[in-house]
Amino acid sequence: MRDQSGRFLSDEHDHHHCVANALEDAQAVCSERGARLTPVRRRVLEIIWQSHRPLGAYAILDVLSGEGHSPAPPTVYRALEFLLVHGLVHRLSSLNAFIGCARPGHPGAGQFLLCTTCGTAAELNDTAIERAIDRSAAAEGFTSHVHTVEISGLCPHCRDAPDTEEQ
Amino acid sequence: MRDQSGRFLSDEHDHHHCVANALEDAQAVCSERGARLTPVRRRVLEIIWQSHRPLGAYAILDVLSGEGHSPAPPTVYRALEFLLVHGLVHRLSSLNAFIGCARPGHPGAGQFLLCTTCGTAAELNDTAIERAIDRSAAAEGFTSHVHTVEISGLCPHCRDAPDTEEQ
DNA sequence: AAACGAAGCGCAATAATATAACATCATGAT
DNA sequence: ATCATGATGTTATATTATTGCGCTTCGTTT
Repeated sequence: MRDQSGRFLSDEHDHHHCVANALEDAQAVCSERGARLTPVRRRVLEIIWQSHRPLGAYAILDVLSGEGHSPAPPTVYRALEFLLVHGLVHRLSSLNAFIGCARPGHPGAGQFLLCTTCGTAAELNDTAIERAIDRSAAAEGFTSHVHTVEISGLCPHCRDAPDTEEQ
Repeated sequence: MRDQSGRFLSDEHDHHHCVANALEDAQAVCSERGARLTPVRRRVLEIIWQSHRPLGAYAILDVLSGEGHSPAPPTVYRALEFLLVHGLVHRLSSLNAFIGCARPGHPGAGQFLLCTTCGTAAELNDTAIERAIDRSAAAEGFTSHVHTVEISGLCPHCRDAPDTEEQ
């Protein structure tokens, strides 16, 4: 099993722990900034972290719908925008999906390894990639702001067990 | 002015020339592979190359609609899929838009510089970026297949003339 | 405490992007 | 000429995302 931050985890207990940590970190980031981590926003973030894979907005909506609320799409998209702006989640544009940010509140968008077999995603923050991109952009006279780096392929688990679709 | 391949062009004449070249290249690639560059596919590719910016599927549809055909979305999406498969166009997932491929038929997806001010896109094929990504993925035990690298920022022209929205 | 302004959310409608399913037509091989 | 295949037309629908409006909540000011 692999969590969203690119490290390996041993079991579900660790996963719960990591979700709890993410929520604490998020709360800390918001407090620092005077941003309000309201119940909806918090719950959306939690749903995202509880998933082992990137989640689409409507998948999040489905989870919420099973909880009495049944909010409309704008509610989820607004929560997601808040979380994006404050660096608490990433949007994977090649999947139209969202994933928890491994380094809440830190600058830089990171790079993502997306397994096409099991659907899991791992976040990297590789300065060599960043530098190569910035150098190349600068050589073209281009001032780069946002990097979208999404790498599709096979994660170690699926490479070794090609017939398995679940991790 | 800047064309889609990352080089600078001096005027409209050069642009027409470059569109014509792209169509010739596409025809050559298709002939080699026994693929059929039908009128719709050819026209869609031409529309994409005629634009100085990435075009959405429905923008292409609008152009076609002004020409007597008025095809439905699947026609355009099927043409685009053909062009993608044969390496004649790229899809920019951060924009949901399509752009002509600077190196028709060559492997590799390239990297894209997307100007947020004027909307133009330039394609790079920088082996240093590719290598940095492959190295980093391999270090995680990940087998990379497709790289999506899209860099948003300011092109040289817009950086020097911040108030202009058109190139 | 009352009034105010801003931010957050509920809700309805709709926009924008993309695909499924099936019918028809064109092409090239035999 | 026939046939199999691939390409396109057509209708409908799925999926993703946003707009606009009004009500509520929260924190601040008076």
